[in-house]
Amino acid sequence: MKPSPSNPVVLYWHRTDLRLHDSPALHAALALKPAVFIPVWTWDPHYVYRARVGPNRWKFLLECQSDLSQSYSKLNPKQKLWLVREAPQTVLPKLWKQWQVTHLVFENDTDAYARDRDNEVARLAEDAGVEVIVRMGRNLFDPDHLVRKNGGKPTMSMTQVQKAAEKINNGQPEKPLESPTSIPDPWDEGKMDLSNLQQDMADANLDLNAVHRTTSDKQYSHIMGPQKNFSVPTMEEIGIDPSQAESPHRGGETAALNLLGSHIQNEEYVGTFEKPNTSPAAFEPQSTTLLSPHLHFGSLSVRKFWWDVQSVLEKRKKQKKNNSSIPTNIPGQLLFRDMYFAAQAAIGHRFARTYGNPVIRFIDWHLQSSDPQGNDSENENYHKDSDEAEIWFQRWKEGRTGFPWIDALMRQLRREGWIHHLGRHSVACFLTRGGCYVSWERGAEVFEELLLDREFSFALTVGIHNLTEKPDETACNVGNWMWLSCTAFFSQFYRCYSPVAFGKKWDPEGLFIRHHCPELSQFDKKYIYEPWKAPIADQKKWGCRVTGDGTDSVQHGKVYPKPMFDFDKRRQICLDSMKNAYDVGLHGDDEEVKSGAWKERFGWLDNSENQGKKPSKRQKTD
DNA sequence: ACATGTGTTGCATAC
DNA sequence: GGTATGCAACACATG
Repeated sequence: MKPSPSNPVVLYWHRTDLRLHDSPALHAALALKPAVFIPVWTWDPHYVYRARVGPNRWKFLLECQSDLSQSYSKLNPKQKLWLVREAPQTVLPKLWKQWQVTHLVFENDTDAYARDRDNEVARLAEDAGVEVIVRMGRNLFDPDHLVRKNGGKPTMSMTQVQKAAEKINNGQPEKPLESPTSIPDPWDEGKMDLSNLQQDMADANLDLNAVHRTTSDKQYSHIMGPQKNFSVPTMEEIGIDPSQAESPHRGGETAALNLLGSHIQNEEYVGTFEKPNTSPAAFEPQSTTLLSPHLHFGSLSVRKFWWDVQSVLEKRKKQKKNNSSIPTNIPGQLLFRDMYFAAQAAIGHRFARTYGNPVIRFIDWHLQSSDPQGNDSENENYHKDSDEAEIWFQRWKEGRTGFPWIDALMRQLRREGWIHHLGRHSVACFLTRGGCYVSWERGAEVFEELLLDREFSFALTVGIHNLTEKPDETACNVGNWMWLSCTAFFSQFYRCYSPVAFGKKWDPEGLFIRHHCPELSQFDKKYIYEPWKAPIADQKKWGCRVTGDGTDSVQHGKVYPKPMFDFDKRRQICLDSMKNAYDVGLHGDDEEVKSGAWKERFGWLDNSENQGKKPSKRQKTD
């Protein structure tokens, strides 16, 4: 067979679409009636080394890849997902040549990094005479389209999203497409072999994920993988001990569709779902759908989710049953996802950081990210302006703040890769405006590493040699952090979550705390949210002393740390500081922020640690 | 221009 | 135990 317009050789590039159902790009690829069809995944070493990815996230991704590969094999025993170990910018041109590719097809990705990457790939394809076909498939509505219908501006409120969506198709997303029932062959085995190719690699010394590896990363030993068969890597091959990935949440399209199906059967749940009325303390079973990781990895189509839910809502409507409504119902949750995507699509790289970000309020946080222009010391990605705040941040990250509600949530995050939305509110508020006064960027990085469902991001800007750029953290994760820290999207900073009262409202017995902080399991419910108040005699009786900062190894029996600060005092300091920062009224793209002159406006002296402590009254400037 | 109502999800207190 | 309020008060949408 000779490749030609009538015999197309189609390379399908899977990225954020690890599924066969409802993929407009895959549909377009198969509509070409390929003589040869090769679905690939490019394991970009720059991403592997530079994106923060914890063990649970790796495992979930591998499960998605395995499931997709098996689905291809079921439709055509000669087929699978062909995994290539190299950056797309270098390996795709080699593949086009080797496999005589006529068409490259992929799903559109409006993330800032992805845009740069895809523009570069499209340029290379044009040079090579390969036709590129791109389709929107990741969102309810094309984020760029939403932005255009929002007057070219980032979508900063739900009202704006709804109005823009109304102008696209009366607010109706496209209906989902069926999975293909047959898949064409790849080349025969000999032609698929890439043994003659040189592998371009990244510098493994820049591996941010080395901390998670127990052995060396072996998956890059060959461009076709360690087995030289394009296989999905094992956890062992990427150097991570599988016992470190304890999450009960399973990846893959099959798992996603099963989970969606089981929720859809529960019509009462789907019809009456109201996010603020779902418990952040519920476990076994959890109170929300757990489908967000599948949206994140593309193992579930958001339009399939939307329309399956709509069918339930319509049925209930006919039965004269009450449904909950936007924004608290399930479709509302999906629209928030599109809101963050479209906001990022309008703003680009600046959306994921403070410096230069036009939509973000500037707050004088502790531990702010270093200026990307390099005004700070070069080896730190954030400014350690306060030893105290750095300690608070580490204790928060490791789940040893001494506030059981916060610690239980942070331990759940690390262990399971997922916490309930309101739990995320609690820990995010606590780290930023309602406790530590630490920059939201620090929290977003921790979530990026540990959450299964923060939206996909890649490590570098265009040009695979530029490894100094801060990784993008992308839309939903950074958007929610801005929301909770009251720097964008939301501003009512006087609504402050208590690490004691909020959890108690949902779980007065403290079952959630007992589950994730087992050293406290015997405490009476009177003290479970405030164990430092329990009398010493009771602490002894219940087998756990409240002492130290959580770093002490086992003393005499079990210990739980003392609270790292007086919350009520910190709350007042944070409120005053937020008020002051709002009065100063700077935004991320103001010249004073970029130049560092903001320090003067906030009354900072060199080397002072007074922010978040003694706010000075400032006059409004405009 | 300006006032008014609303905004995915606060807390403590009072009845 | 639900519901209203003060807290000290922002940003957006709409008339």
